[in-house]
Amino acid sequence: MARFDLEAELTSRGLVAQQTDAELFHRLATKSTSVYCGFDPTADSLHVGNLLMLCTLRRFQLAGHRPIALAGGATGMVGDPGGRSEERSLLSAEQLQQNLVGINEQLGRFLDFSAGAGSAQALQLDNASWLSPMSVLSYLRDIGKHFTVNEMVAKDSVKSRFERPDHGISYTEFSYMLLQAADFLHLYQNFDCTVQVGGSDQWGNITAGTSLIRKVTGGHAAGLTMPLVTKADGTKFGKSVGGAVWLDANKTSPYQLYQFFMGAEDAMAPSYLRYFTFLSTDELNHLEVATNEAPHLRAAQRRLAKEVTTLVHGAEHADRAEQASVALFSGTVASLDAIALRAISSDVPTSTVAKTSLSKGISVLDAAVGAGLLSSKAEGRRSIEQGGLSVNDVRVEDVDALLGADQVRDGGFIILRKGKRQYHLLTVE
RNA sequence: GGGUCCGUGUCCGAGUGGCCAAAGGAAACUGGCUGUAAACCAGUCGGCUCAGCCUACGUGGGUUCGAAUCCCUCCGGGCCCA
Repeated sequence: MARFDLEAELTSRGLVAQQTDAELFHRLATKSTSVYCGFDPTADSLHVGNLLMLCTLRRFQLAGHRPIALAGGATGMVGDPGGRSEERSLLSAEQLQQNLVGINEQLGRFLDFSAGAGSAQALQLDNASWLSPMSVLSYLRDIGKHFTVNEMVAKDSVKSRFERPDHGISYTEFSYMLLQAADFLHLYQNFDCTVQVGGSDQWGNITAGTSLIRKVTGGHAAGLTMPLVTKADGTKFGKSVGGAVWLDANKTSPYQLYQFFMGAEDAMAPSYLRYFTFLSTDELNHLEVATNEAPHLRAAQRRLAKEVTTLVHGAEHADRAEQASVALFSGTVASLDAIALRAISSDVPTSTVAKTSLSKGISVLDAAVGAGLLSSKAEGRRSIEQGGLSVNDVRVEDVDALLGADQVRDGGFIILRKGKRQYHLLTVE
């Protein structure tokens, strides 16, 4: 893999929020090391909120370092107190195992796990393999002895929980940072891992690790955090219609992922491009200028959506998602021919409706609810009353409107749309 | 173990016997303006066979003509004391 200037790569993209020491990049430039990042295994798929760290590990690998993805089977059973106002529920061991399998597959799209990567070959590790065998006594003596409660209480992630008088923090979650510190120590000693990266909310946990390493081994390890990704108004990034945006095609289709990034705000699109793509500085600057000068063309969003979808799902799916988007949003859907419809049907949410029920006349409401486009008929009635539901781009005026055979388009499709951009294809069988 | 307080819709949070499908805020959805943007304005925001009915204020009982509101059980949580 080609080496490149990691410091320039990260700083120019605005990816460095905090770092433990000034010489970090100098060392990284002169000597290969291992770098690790933890991933929360609370679901069986990663989501767009993990994208930044996935890209960051990839950048390290491109620079010749070995990325270690730690999907914490052990810490996942404990739960990080950071970022939550209340105690989280614990995962069962079986659920956790299932989640780790799902995450494993997705990591492979960003990191090179093949032997061909040489010393930069990526690793996925499960901290249960070293934390589970650790006895309580050794935990207390070898890890806990190096921390004072005073400093632990001072960490932001813990402090914020103290500020809510009606909620507490369990000892379990309080201990989380020690487990994460133990992870870092283990990786330092066994995998030559001298750097941990994470979101800026991980700062306290990361520095707990670097200080443990110093105290136990006398050695030096560093931490690096990335800025928190937000939307233009400062709110949480990564939510969309129907909740989280997943990297698993079964949970969020390539089309939906594409659409998520297509809808990025002008103000954020250039930043997202820097964060989530591997475009050159020239291209990034060019797209930023293009967005400023002609925002309505959405050049940055188009490129962002295409790049990320390609990265996550591959070029073929990305092309299809792009084509589907162009087809659905260019002028009228009515202009689409059967071939175009069939092409997009695999990515746009699709469901089937029986020909017989259609000939009898099925209500638009029932069809849309059955298709999952609407969560209830009440919601559908509201949508229709507010003019938010259309069939083949024709606004539905009547709550009791029926779908009929005459609305089936060439190729056997009926196109439902809720609002401006939620499309659903009904295929007739 | 003792004391005390609390558990309300997606979230936060009012409500302390009827006027409660439950204030207010946030999130979300739809419409309008635009550009599949933001901001802004307007409407919506439990379900249904929709002028009515059903379900819902942690769980299960009870009191009452009537309970989110009162009593008891249990479950979950906070704080203080030991």
